[in-house]
Amino acid sequence: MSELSRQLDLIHRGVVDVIQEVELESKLARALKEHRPLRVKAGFDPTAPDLHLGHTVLIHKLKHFQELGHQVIFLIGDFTGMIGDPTGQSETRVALSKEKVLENAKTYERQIFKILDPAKTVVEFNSRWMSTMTAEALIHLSAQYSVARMLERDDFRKRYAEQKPISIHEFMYPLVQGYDSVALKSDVELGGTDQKFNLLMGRELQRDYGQEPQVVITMPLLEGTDGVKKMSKSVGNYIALEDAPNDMFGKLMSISDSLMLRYYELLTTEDLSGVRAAHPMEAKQTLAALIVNRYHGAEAGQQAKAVFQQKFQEREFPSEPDVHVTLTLADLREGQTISLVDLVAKTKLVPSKSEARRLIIQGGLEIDEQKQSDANAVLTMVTGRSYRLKIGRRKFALVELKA
RNA sequence: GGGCAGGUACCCAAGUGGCCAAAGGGGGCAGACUGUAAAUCUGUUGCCAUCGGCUUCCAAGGUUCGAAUCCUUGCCUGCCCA
Repeated sequence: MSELSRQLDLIHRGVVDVIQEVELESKLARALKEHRPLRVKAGFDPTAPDLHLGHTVLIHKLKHFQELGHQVIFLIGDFTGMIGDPTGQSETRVALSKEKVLENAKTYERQIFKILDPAKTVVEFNSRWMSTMTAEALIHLSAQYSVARMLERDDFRKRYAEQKPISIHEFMYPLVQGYDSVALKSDVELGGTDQKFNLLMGRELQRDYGQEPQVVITMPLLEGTDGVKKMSKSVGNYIALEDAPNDMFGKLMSISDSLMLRYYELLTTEDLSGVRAAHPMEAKQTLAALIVNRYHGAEAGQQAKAVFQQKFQEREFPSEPDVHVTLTLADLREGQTISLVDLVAKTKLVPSKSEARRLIIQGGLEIDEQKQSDANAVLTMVTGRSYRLKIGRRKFALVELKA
């Protein structure tokens, strides 16, 4: 197999679209002939300080290019982050402060190197060229595209049709992202399928600025833990790379069986027919362990699995509860009793006393393995003894009374 | 600049003077069940509390015995006309 087709093979693995295929081939061929690596760009919005599994689909594709000897440019959209990507949004996103954006960007930089080789990765910030752009240049840039074409975008069109607000600056987002490709002279840009419009904008603008247009490669979007919406921090359906091993394991165990297959498909190299044949729960545990291993090491993976089994399958009190609470005599009524509602509230594992009361009435409280469903009951506490509270399905607290 | 329609709890959305802490759906939480924190079913979902009380329906004022509901002003959003 020729080097060219070997490269094309790896590049195509798992992708949705390549625009344009022939351009990719000719760029690659030229790169090989002239020993000049392709400049491969992917942009990330620093709205979320935690990289999550959804991002890794794209980062692994960058990794492929890196392995093939190309120049990977990890672009942190610190400038565009202040706008907020309107893609798929049904309303204007709240602008982030400059400080917040920079803080988030730092976290990004740290996390990508769990996958990419830092020595071979260029990290860029688009504020480098955008924050010094003159108003004239910005006007020139915005003159390259029309409002009617902007409104062709599904998200904008819907918002417009539903009489929801669209602010002018949201139109700047795709323009700036496209301009990033001009500034970086990128040969290839990677993005999720939802980014297609923004990615294509890069091609348009590169032509307008007299450059050869980049090839656009889109990757599938990973659904979040709800199995419906794409994984994102703002929806809260994400599994972050830096989630604690136990949390990561637990979140992976909570996904639906069908979503599990999707995760296998996009996040692992496992054989899918084998997964389908396996027992769903065991397959899910394998997946969870696989991913925890990847980001936290094999030992953490084993331990997370053990904790999960103890906590949820055998429903035992975990060796490490969520909180330790130490009460003193001053917390007790007449130095000896406390109402169950107050006791649960003291753990701070429920947002209010009303919530604690409801939970008790619904049978969600166990003290030392005994269900307590009387919301008006009081507990007589003994100094030095510790009490094991199970609050709801997944919260555990150890409460102790100190003299 | 003029005309019109809107702003309700985490989200969507009903409610147009008392029966409204506010229908319904989504989401969340809990219970049952299970193969798991999957699926399904049931309950629950402002705060504090024993009856009961307290603070909410964009904001500030006002009318009224009584307002999410009426009036005034302001802020925000959309549409139409210029």
